[in-house]
Amino acid sequence: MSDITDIEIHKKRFTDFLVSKRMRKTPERFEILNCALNCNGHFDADLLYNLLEANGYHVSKATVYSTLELLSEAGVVRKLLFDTHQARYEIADESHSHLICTVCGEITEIAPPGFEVKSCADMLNGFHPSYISTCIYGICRKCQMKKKDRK
Amino acid sequence: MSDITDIEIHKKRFTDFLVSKRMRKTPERFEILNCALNCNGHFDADLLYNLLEANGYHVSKATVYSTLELLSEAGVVRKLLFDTHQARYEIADESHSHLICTVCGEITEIAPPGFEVKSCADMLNGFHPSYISTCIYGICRKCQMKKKDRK
DNA sequence: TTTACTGCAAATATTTTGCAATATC
DNA sequence: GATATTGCAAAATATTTGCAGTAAA
Repeated sequence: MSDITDIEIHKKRFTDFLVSKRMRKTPERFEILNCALNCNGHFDADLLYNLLEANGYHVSKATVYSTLELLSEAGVVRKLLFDTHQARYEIADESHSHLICTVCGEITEIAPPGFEVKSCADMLNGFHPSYISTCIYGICRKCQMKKKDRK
Repeated sequence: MSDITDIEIHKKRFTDFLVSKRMRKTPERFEILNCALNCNGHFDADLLYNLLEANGYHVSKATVYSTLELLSEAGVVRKLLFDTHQARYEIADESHSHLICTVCGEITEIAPPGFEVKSCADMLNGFHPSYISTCIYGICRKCQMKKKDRK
């Protein structure tokens, strides 16, 4: 979870990004960032929209989408694509890997694996990495157990 | 690229899968698999549909989608989600990582990094991994150079 | 002969876009 | 005051679904 200091860091990062791009610091943009920071773990555009509405703050969906795109560009959130039908996001705090169950779709986060970019630096051929996403697909414990029961 | 032996292995795997699920071995399903095997690298549902049409073989898009889902379940192809708007696929041959340029969207494959699942086996907590997808996001050489030119 | 599969078209759902009104700089 | 941004609704697009006809087993 993000503590108060982290929240300020993310806000500053977004502000700097907007300033550098000569874009406007609108209340909508910061309200959306705030809402994202209050979500533990993953969230999607629709969830943010509904949370904002629930808090009595109205923004259009188009604005939620465009702001998420900006936050993503600014490196404040990461866009994750687990399934075809919607993009999910997470605050770009610490890195971790995702365990994705191919049966029930459950997604769990685990601490980062011992993956070293340096170990393949020679293969990158001029590519400048900024973020590594590791997704481990398989069958979660619960689904594994259900499978056994059926036998 | 797949050689003749590989192709037979993939076909057998799909056949075995269909038999085990008591599903029918229709010509459409094998025509779609064939077409996928002839694509080097990535492909999507639309590309397969168009290739099939170009070869004078008609299948409906719904069938392409459902067959890709089956091939994915059978472990013959892997479903990759690089952008929101469409699923891409690849033959589940050898494992490799993807370099994804966040500027131009170009996707390059590189040999697998030294990632060891065993090294975090204790964190998997009953999760049975079957496939690991590593995506390295960053800026490719070409976009890096364009950036410099602009300065 | 049974019923799973296909094709087609309509439905669904997410994201994008155009434009007038508004608010930031 | 200039113009980037918002909201709204409509558009665009990928995927799914329902159903009747067809073909694999």
